Amino acid sequence: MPELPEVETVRISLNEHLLKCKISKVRINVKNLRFPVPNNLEKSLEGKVFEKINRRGKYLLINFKQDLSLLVHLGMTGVFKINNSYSPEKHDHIVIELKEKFLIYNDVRRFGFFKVYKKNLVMQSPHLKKLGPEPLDIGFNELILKKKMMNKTQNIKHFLMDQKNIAGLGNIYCSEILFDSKISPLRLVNDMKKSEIKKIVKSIKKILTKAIELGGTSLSDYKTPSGKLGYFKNELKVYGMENKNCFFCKKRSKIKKLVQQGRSTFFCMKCQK
DNA sequence: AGGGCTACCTGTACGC
DNA sequence: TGCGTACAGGTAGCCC
Repeated sequence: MPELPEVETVRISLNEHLLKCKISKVRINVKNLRFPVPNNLEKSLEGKVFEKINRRGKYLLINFKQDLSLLVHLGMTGVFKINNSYSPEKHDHIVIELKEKFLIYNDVRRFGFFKVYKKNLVMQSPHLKKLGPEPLDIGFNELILKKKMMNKTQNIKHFLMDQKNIAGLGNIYCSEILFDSKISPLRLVNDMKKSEIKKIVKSIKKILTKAIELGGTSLSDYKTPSGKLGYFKNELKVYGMENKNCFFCKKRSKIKKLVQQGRSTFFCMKCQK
C-alpha cells in the first residue's frame, strides 16, 4: 500500500486522533510480522502517552511523552484503524486500547513491522540511517540528485525507487513522476541532463504534494485510520493504465507496461523520451 | 563496496 | 467449480 503520501496521510490522521492519549492495554494477536514484534511490546507501551508522530520516508516515528519511540513500517498492506469500539477483523495483529478508543494494526501480508527505541536512538536505527533526502524538504533540489546519480549506470526508474537516493518514492509514484516529467523510465542516470533532473525534481514535489492533499492512493487495501479512501487514485495517469490512451497524446499512443527489476512500470513511448 | 535477486505472506484475478 | 499461476503499494539479506 503505502508510499510517502499514504504514510504522511496516516501520520496526520494519527496525530489528530492520538495526541495526549494514554495507552491502557495492548494485545498482540500475531507476533511474526516482517520482524518479530518486540518481546516486551505490551509492557513497553502500557501507560505511555502519545506525543507528536513524525515521518521519515515511508517510516512512521510514533513518539511518547516517556522516553520511547515506536518505529513503524507498513510494508505493503499495513493499515491503522481507530475505532470507538472493537470488533475483531481478520489480520488484526496488534490492538492498542486507549481511553474510549482503540488503535488497531491490521496487515494482510505481514510485511510491516514495529520496533521500539529510546528517543535519542531512533534516528540511528539501521532502517533510517541509510535513507536518502526527504523529497518535500525545501532544500531538496537537482544538485543533490545529480550528485547521487554520478557514476551510476542504473535506469532512472530503479534509481528513484532506491530509498538510499530519495526517501519515500515507490512503484506507483515513480511511474507517475516520470510520466509527468516526460522522461522515459528506461533512461540511464549517467546520461541525464541537468535540465532533465530539474524537471524530475519538480515533478516529484508536484505529484507528492498533490497526492498528500488528496489523502494518498487507494487501490485495494489502503484507507486512512479513520477509514477514508485516498483520492489520488483518480489522478493516476499511467499506473495500472496499460493499453489505455495516453493522457497527453491521447489516441496517438497507448500506455505500455514493462517490468524493470521485477516491478511493473507504466509509461508512454511517444511522450517520454 | 555496490549492485541484483529472492524471500517473506495472503488475497485476488485469470486461464484452462 | 476447481486448480494452478501470476501478480500486488516494500525491503532485508543473501550472493556475486
